[in-house]
Amino acid sequence: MTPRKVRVRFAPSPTGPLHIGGVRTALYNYLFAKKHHGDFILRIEDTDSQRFVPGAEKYIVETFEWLNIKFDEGVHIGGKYAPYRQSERKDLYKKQVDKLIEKGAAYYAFDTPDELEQKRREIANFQYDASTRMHMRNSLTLPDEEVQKLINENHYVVRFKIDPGKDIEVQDLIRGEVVINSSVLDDKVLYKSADRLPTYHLANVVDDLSMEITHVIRGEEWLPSAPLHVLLYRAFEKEEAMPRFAHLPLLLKPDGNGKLSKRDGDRLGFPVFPLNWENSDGEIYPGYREAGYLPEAVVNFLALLGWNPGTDRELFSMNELIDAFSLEHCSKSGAKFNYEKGKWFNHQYIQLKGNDEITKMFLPILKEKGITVSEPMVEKVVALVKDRVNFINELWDQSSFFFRVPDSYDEKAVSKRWRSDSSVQLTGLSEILASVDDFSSENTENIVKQWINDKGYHSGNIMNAFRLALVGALKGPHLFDITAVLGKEETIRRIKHATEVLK
RNA sequence: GGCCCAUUCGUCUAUCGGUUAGGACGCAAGAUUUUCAUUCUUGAAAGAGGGGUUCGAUUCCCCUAUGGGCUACCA
Repeated sequence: MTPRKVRVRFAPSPTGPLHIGGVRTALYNYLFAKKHHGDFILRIEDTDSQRFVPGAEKYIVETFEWLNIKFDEGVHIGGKYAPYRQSERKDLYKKQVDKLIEKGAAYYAFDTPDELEQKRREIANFQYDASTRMHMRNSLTLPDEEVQKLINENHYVVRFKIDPGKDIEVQDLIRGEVVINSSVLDDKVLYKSADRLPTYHLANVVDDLSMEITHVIRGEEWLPSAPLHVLLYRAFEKEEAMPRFAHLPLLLKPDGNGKLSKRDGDRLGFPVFPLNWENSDGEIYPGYREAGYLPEAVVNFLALLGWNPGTDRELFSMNELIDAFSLEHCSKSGAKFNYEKGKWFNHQYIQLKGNDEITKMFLPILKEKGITVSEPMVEKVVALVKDRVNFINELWDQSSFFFRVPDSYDEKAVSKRWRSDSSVQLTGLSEILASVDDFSSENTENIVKQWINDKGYHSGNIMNAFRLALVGALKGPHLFDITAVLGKEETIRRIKHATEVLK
């Protein structure tokens, strides 16, 4: 038997913005698929009509476009297993569920949600299973005519009939063998009455089968239902076509307990979504893209949260990740989300980018600030401040003084570094600067240092006051790199301005 | 409550029976810098507890504890 071509899918449900944990799951699927020269598929699991959120699907597609994670088939690009939206595959599920009923592997149940809730209240640990199903209202207990009548009224669900007392083994590529006894499983609803749609379990198995999925790589929250899925494959008599499972550890809150949630973002001040998302109330959830993250950094950061290459290496391009990835090196335990490390990755990737690329990203921010300067000038500034930032939008804080005269001077710095004789000295300095022809960093520095020497001034006094005049604070790149970018005229103008304001 | 999964520095992790338990983030100190950063160097920092198995356990097994997940006509 020739091995099947690897086919994996990412199957989100469009109930809101895609969570960063979901992004990681998708990434691992992608890396696995490409590593094995297989296909990566985007399937939309929109079988929950109650929680459907318009725009969520578009958000998902946009996320992966931004991250450069490419699908071979999917809702947005089609493919030979189309359609890729479960709401468009209803007929298929109906057919399959009928098959199960015919074989006696599933049955109709007519208990209303209220009745079930009542049961759960009355009986501790109530479960719809072999021990209780004969006391419920379903096609196993009711007379045929009544069953038929209720089916015709369309108020039924289909439940999977689970045979109790059997150990079910699930082979997990990350965890090894997991065994669960079928007695602890309940007769899961496969087909809902409310919206005439299958539940996740049924749709998932039917689709993975029909789309010839070979590996299911998903979050750990699915591990408890994996045995149910195995049973479903068996019921369809398709166990040989059953995909291999790999359950990924979850992303946990950086502090405290539980898995990373939507609200942690606000609480701890970092994004938990890839892109900005505005909900129906106009509330905006911040995204990594808008926060100034580079997609390469997000991918690299996420890849290392729950997987490692087995070496000390940490920086990987997408292709290098594909090359190095393996399920064997995925960890088994949940990873607390370490936002600080994410910042570090972004810093690394900003340094790796060319100044021209960073400039292109900085330009829109400058435009927003009302700054109009030439691109080459911006690129010079970027070259000087790039290594000081973790995010593109920090570029402004580090470089605003290049683009406009400081509107105030840092008070502490002034009291410490602006001395009574600073004005006189800087005025002298500006006269010297006026006579400099070659305003390059190196030349200006030589001339100024010579001048300081000749005058017998204290170097620190001059330089700090000079910096204060140019920057407005005691920070920033090498002083003469600043003057070189500013130019002679502007440098002198700022000295004049400072001596007037600070006296 | 029941079932399942997990447990190495604060965090992410390496180790696949014998190591001074390694790396990274963060933190601290020092060097560089006329400034602030960057960068470099150095440092502090870990095998949850208890039993086994073994000549030898972080590594294998069991128990306990702790953490996490699931327990819907949600995915």
